[in-house]
Amino acid sequence: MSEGSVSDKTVARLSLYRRLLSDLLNQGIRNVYSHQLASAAGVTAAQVRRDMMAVGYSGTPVRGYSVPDLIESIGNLLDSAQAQSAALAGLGNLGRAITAYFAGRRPKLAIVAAFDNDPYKVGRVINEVECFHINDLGPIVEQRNIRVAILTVPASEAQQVADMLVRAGVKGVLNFAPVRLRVPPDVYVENMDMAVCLEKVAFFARQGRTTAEAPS
Amino acid sequence: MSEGSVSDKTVARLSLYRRLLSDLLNQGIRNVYSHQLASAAGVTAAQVRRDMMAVGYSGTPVRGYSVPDLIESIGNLLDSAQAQSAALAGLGNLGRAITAYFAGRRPKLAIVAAFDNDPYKVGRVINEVECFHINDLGPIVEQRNIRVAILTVPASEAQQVADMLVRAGVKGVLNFAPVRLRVPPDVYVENMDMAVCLEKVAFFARQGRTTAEAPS
DNA sequence: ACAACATCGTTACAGATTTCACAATATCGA
DNA sequence: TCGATATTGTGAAATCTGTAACGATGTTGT
Repeated sequence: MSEGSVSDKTVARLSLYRRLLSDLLNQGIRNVYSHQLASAAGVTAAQVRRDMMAVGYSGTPVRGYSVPDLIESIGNLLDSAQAQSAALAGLGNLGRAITAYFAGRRPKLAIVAAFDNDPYKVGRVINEVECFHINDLGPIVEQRNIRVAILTVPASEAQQVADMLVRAGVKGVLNFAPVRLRVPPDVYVENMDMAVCLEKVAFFARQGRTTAEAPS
Repeated sequence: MSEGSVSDKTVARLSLYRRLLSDLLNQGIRNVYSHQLASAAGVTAAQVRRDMMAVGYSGTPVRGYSVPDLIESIGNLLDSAQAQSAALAGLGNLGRAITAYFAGRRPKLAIVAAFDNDPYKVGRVINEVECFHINDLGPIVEQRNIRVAILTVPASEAQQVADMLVRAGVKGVLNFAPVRLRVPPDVYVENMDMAVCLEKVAFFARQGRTTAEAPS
C-alpha cells in the first residue's frame, strides 16, 4: 500500500522477484542476498536493493533478505487486499494456452470467466474456467466485479470487445491482439505484441546486440 | 542498414509503425502526418519524428510522409537483405497459436520449422510449418541456417531446449517460458512474461494509473 | 568483548529516453 | 509570383531509469 508512484518497470521486476523467491522457497532456501536474486533475475544487485526501497522491506547485513518475509512484503505491495478476478475474452489456441498457464497459480488473481462466440464452448469448463457466450460478457463482468481482462480475440474484433469490457467496468486490459486499443484514460492497457517482439529479436539477433533486458 | 545503435524501444516502435502504415496503405491512404501516425500508435508526434531520424527517411512539410516510401525505408532498417528464418520449439496451445498468428504474414521473417517431443505431431504440417522431433533440432537448425527461435516449451524444459538452440547457432530467442534463460552474451533474449504482465495490469488497474505505454 | 567482514540502504551521479520549441521549408491559393 | 500556413527536422531541456559509491550495521569467530 502507500506509495502511489511505483514505476512500471519496478512493478514488473517485483513480480519477477516474487516468482523467483517462490522457487527458492520451494527448494528450502530461506535467505537470499541481493546479488543472488539479481543474478537470477538478470539485473544488477544495486537494482534489486533499489527496488526493495519501493517495497519498504529491509534485509539485514550479512544475512541478506528473508525469503518468506520478502515474498509477503512484495505481496503487500502488488496484491490487492481482497482477491482480484480476471476475465478472458477469446478462447482460441492462445486463450486456452493462457487459461492453462494461470490455472491455480495465484489465488489472489485468478481467471474466473471466459468468453467466446463459439456456442460449442459455451457452458463448458476449460482449465477450471467457466465459459460464457460473449453476449453475456457485460452482465457477468459487472456482477462479479471484474476489473481485469485478457483480450485474445482476433484483431478484427478486439476494439469492439474492449469497448464491451470497458463499459462493464474493466480498468486494466492485457491485450494480445495486434491492434492499439482506444480506451478511456483511466483504463490501463498493456500490449503483448508478438509480431513486434519477434521483429525485435530478429533485428538484434542479426546485429549481435548483447544481453537481454527488463521483463515485459 | 548503417546505424549500429538503434535503441530497443525505437526498433519496437518502428515495427509497430510499419504495421500501422500497411493498414493505412490497404485503406488507400498514401500520405500521413507525424501526428496521425502518433495517434494511431499511442505516442507523441515528436516521438514519431525522432524515430524517423533513426530510419533516415525524410518527409516533406505540408504533405507529411509518403506511406509506401516510409514502409520501404523502415523495412530497409528492420529487415535483413536475405529472408530470415525462425524456428519454434514447443507445439502446445501456445505454439500453435503463434504459428497461426505468423502464417504467411512476413515473407522476410517466417517460421519454417517447429519442434516437439510428441511423436504424433512429428511429420505433420501445422499452419504451413513442418513439424520435427525435438531430437532433430540441432541438425535442422544448423542446415537451414536458422538464427531466430521462439520458445514455447514448458518451463521445466526451457533451459535445456535453449541450450540446444544456442548450440545450433541461434542468436535471438523470443522466450515465452516463465524462466530466465542463461545464454552466452552474444545471444539476444526477449522475454514475453505473461504472468508478470498480468500482475502489472492488475496492479495499475487497481491504482487507476492512466494511459498505456510503449510496445513490447 | 571486540575486531573483521560482507552486506544493506541511500544518496549522488550518469546515461538513456522523451518532450519541447523553433527555424526551415514545401505547398496551396490568390 | 508571392504570402500564408501547417508541417518537418533537430538542438536543447527535462524527465525517467539504472549504476556506482560509501557510511551504517548485524554477524561471526576468537
